[in-house]
Amino acid sequence: MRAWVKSNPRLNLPIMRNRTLIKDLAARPDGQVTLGGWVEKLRDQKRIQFIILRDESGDVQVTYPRPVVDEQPVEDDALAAQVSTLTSGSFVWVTGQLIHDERVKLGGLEVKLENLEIVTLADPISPIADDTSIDKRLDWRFLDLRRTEMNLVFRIQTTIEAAWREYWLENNFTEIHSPKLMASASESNAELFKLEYFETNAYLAQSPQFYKQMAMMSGLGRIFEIGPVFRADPSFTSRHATEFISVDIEVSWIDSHEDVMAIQEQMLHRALAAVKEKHGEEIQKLFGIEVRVPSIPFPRVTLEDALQIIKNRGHEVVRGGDLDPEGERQIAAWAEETHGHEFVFVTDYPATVRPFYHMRHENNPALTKSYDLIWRGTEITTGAQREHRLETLIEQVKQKGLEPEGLQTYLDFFKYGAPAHGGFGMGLIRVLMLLLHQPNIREVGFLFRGPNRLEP
RNA sequence: GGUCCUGUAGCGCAGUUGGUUAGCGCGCCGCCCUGUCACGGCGGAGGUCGCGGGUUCAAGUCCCGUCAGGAUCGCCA
Repeated sequence: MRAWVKSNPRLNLPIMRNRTLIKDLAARPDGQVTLGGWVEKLRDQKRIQFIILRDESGDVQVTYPRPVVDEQPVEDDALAAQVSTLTSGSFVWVTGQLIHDERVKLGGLEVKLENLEIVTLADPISPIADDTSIDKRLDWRFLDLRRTEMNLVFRIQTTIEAAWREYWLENNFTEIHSPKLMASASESNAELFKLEYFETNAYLAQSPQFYKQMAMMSGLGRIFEIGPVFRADPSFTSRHATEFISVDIEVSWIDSHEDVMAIQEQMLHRALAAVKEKHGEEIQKLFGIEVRVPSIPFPRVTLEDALQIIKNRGHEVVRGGDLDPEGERQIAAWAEETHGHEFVFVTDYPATVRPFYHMRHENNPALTKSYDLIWRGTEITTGAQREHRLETLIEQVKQKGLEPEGLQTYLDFFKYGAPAHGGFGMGLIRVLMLLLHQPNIREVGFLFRGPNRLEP
């Protein structure tokens, strides 16, 4: 750290102008304050003007009683005229006297206007409203995100990621940033984005899978990455995107996928506890939702048992060896009813529906040491122990009908010694969607990317 | 990609068996209003009915195509 920062802690965060956040007004004594924000609403009356001012932290009423002469409001008052020009959305600086006043329904306080600086006026006709459909709101996402609940979404996301990072740091994880440009596929060829790369072609990474395994052979022990992944999947559902943020970990020296699951449930417990403590009241107020902190361990069920349970509940999964969406909802309902739990690990998927790098059970090579984590009926994670023995790995590559030559770079990782390891990838946006009971990932992502959505 | 549904004013919607000048709410603009707080009152502007073709004397309405969106399935995180 540079010496001048150390010797002058005030310089740690550069503050241009003394701006009070609206949420901090309640705790302040009466007196002069300066606020910066945008006009949410103007009530321009003959004798008094009210501005509902909003900033990233909240709303406050700014009041300007027009000056009076002979019991009549002065007609050519400059400040009043300035207020009258304001439109919804305009960004302004406001200086005035903070007054705590029980009459005011909005927080029991108001600011008596003394000075108004209009930074920029907004077009008075907004292209969207709170009840506009999601697709149109995405066109104008920057306006949509001004809503208080949207602001909360990103503070929650920050809290979740911070809780995970705290957990990782406590447990000696190392952060990696794997490349997103690749020469070949990391999962399947089907959903790869191909792009021109000088004289050749490159592909956008569908997953950090190969690189986080490489980190294990690099001796890093425990790693995490929070980064974008890309799927050229023409998928039109409420829970798919072509670009999304994946939360990935990979850990060496595990005994089985159970160790990976134990890490993941601790992470989710930590994150949801932090969210409840920090934002529980606001979430209750703005979303009407009680945040439930999950108990550990999460319920576990093998896929085979899950299929039977689902069948007993009246739904037959016809798909070979995997759960369908209704099956996921059914097993989640079962977990809630029998364990009082929103989460459920489904384990031991058949090798036929898992990628070649998942390790098989020693006593039953038809099944993998893998799991999916389902939260209230939606899959948020796939995890597994990886196959780290080169000969077995090559054998599994061949069984999948793949050419080992095409995976040479990856297979080379295993030639010079490899620890037992495993990990998972978790969709951050799905976690947020499910936490806030939203019907669609588009509601809680900063900007959505889908087959027909590249703007803004 | 399959199936189903939707597309009418800036936004959300209504529009009858096809029929004369396409309505409602919110927003916007103007005037009025002694503290509003979902402020209120009066007045006003605003429409290529997604696009193209067809049937018909006549299409927002029926048919075909197309584009866009939503739900769902497939696939996944």
